[in-house]
Amino acid sequence: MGILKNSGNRSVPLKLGKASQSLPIALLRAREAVMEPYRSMLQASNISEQKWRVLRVVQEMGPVGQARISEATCIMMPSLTRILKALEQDELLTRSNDLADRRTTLVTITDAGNALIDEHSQASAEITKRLTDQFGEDRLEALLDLLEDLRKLKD
Amino acid sequence: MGILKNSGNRSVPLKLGKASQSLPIALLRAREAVMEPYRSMLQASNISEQKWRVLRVVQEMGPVGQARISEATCIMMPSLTRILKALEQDELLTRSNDLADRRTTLVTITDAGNALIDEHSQASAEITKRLTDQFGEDRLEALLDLLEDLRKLKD
DNA sequence: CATTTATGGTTGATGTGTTAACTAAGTTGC
DNA sequence: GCAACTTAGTTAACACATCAACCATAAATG
Repeated sequence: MGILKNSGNRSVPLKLGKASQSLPIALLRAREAVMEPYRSMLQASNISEQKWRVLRVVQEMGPVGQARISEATCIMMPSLTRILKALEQDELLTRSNDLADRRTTLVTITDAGNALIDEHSQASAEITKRLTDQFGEDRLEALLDLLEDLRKLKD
Repeated sequence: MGILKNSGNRSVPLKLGKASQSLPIALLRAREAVMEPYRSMLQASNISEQKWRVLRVVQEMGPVGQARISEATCIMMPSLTRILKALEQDELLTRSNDLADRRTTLVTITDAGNALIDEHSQASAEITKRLTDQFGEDRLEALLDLLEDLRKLKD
């Protein structure tokens, strides 16, 4: 083994960073761990995590303007514009004009879009179930509560 | 409301979504809320969240190879390469060759880099303190534990 | 009404995330 | 010693995030 190198005798017990860095990074890593199975499931259909979120929200909310999609999916409007363009080209959804407010474009899911969701809904449910079982439903609840409270600090 | 269109009579009461989407999104929103004050503090110096993480890790770990930085910051090697290039141009850190292992490039923080961290360390500590106070130290601990357990599910 | 102001959405520029393909330098096994 | 991994790092290509500037339409205000 390296004898000279090893960066060895540095005592690096400093914890100064800890608090400020560990929470954001813990959130990052946790999200990564949670998403990973969904991501690998979806990549079979060449669907990104973001596109998946958009599709499901559009399915749930019916014909809906982009601002509401943006809010529900946590995707900013500029990104959303581009993602919707791609999804429209793949014919997974369509855009039409809202007659009542000509600023908004209503987004609607297509049959192909519904089909794609159906294709994955079972696998998705299984991943969710495994997560819930492994982690524990009560702890999941507790975690969601804490996360929601954290989010509300912004106000 | 739209009468003709609406892809309407699909019975879409499936609630499958809730659980599978809410945790990832909750993690996203929570992270957003936590980072926001740090981000706005740093943008005074034109430093991104990622560059900040890198600088602090390099300061803490001393001359260190990029692989370890990548691990510690949760930034992938390709991104890291670019970020380090930028930080080097701003003369916040330097790169040199590791004599013991000529594959690795050792990254070291400069005086300017240390100065920049010092500039923000107080404000950063205050943000952290405010967060801890508002949220509660015990709950923060609990949250970190839950997040760590979540991350470990990947194994 | 006419002017302002707010809202829904797009576009451009720049930085990061992510995968894959690649080089260079170490390590292992034979 | 040499071929077959493995590890450290870079590059290219594409998707997404973010900010700022912008257009069109609505709503509010005078």
